[in-house]
Amino acid sequence: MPPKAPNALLHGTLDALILKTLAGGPRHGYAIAKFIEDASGESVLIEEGSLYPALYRMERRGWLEAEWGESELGRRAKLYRLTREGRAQLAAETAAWRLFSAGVSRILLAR
Amino acid sequence: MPPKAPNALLHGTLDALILKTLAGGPRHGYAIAKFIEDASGESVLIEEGSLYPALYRMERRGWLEAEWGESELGRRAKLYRLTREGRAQLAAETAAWRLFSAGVSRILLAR
DNA sequence: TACCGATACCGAGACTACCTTGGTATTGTG
DNA sequence: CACAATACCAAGGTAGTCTCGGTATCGGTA
Repeated sequence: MPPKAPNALLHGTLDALILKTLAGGPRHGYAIAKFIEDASGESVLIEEGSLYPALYRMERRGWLEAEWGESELGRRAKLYRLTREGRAQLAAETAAWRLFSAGVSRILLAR
Repeated sequence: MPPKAPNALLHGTLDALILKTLAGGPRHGYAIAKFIEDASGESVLIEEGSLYPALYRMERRGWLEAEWGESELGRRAKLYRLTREGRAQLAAETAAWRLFSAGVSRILLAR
């Protein structure tokens, strides 16, 4: 079986998806990925090797803050929440996505 | 002036945009970039350092074929045209974009 | 005349970010 | 008792865009 092809489309949208997920309240990493996969109708899949580095990166940039706590199932889990900077970043990335995806669709989906 | 931030969103869509552009008939590299920028309402910008490597890559993969000719202005230019494989690739990438962008928008643009 | 922007191409190397693979540990289920 | 799901992490590979530099021609303008 050939290895699954890397999803190049995810590039640049993962951060925004995580930020948006956390805008609904604090969540731990595993739950963030599940939420995105579920809410996108499985059309966006998040590998753990993409997820955790993204979370560190965003925490380092001050968009997120983490603290150890418990998951809904009572397990040890690191809970992330949005900072003020994260909220601003989300707004910027959402606007960029809106523009960009409209431009791409205008070309790609034209008759 | 700070350097322009690399457009991570372009990742994975550039190939499809080029293929779609060439589906309208052969064009040279420079014209492909101008077409995409224009047709997207300047919301998608193509740097030459992205364009030409993409064209080589796609030619190497058999999606495009190139031959030297002349531009509309009578200048030396390399004209690219779609192969049968390129057409199939375009269909596949268009379907992938449709799915992916719908999934992302469903999350990102939700109230 | 001299310059500059647009047209048209190309190479080398940097950088970012996603993926693969492997690992830890606990809990629930067949 | 094996296995899937939950929850985290590290190291290294890879791919693709970007920056910066270069070549060359042409038209318009100061």
